[in-house]
Amino acid sequence: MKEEKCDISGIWEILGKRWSLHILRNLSTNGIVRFNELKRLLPGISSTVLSERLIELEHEGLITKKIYSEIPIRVEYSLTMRTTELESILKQLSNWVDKWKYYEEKHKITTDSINR
Amino acid sequence: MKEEKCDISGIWEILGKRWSLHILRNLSTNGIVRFNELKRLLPGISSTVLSERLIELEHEGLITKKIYSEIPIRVEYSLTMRTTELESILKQLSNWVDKWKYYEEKHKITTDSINR
DNA sequence: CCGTATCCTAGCAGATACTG
DNA sequence: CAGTATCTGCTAGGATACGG
Repeated sequence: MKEEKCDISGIWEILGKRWSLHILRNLSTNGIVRFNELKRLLPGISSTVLSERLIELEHEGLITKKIYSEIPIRVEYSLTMRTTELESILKQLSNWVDKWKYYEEKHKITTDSINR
Repeated sequence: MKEEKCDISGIWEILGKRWSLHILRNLSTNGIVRFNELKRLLPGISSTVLSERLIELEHEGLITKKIYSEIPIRVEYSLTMRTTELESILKQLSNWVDKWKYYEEKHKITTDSINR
């Protein structure tokens, strides 16, 4: 267990970490998402790191974890109310990326290297 | 080597990398910045990685590199025109983080209650 | 001043096993 | 299902020193 993080004020550090942005973006897009669902949405992430990031994000108050004690158990993650503004920003970022990619497509000569 | 985009298309991959967001944010805030200046603005980053990121960002067309063959040499980095919209988004993100931190300060009474 | 080359540690994936 | 624990192996990244 490592609990030592003391430099930059949390958020920027977390946003800078791998997967964080993608997790938030997915939660923003899909609303309420379960653990394995999220894992499927993020190709390449491991359970370990996904778990870590979710804990960090929850600890910072960016996301909410809701546990349903059913069988099998169900856990749902979602953004908190305080991240409403962030959602809008992520949405804009997402749109910007799409637009950017669109121009890339048009201006790129042979982009077949990009698999799909 | 891995020039094929296995996962997400270009930009998202880069934005997800460590330091990228911070670099862009700083360029957005400060306009034209030199290498070592940027390094000073990003406590903890190494020359190696800063150099890598700058190359990636330039390659994707997000930033511009301008070299002045003086002695000593001078290199200036800045955002491109195409990132104007992104600037606005980064600005919002920055504001959001500041606001968030402000509330954190006020509400952070017993942070350690969660630690460990 | 602006980087790159080198070395070495931390982070992370992937597989597997186990718990609640 | 939703994790945690462990181990292997690889890659990202920090520190430093040197060359352009």
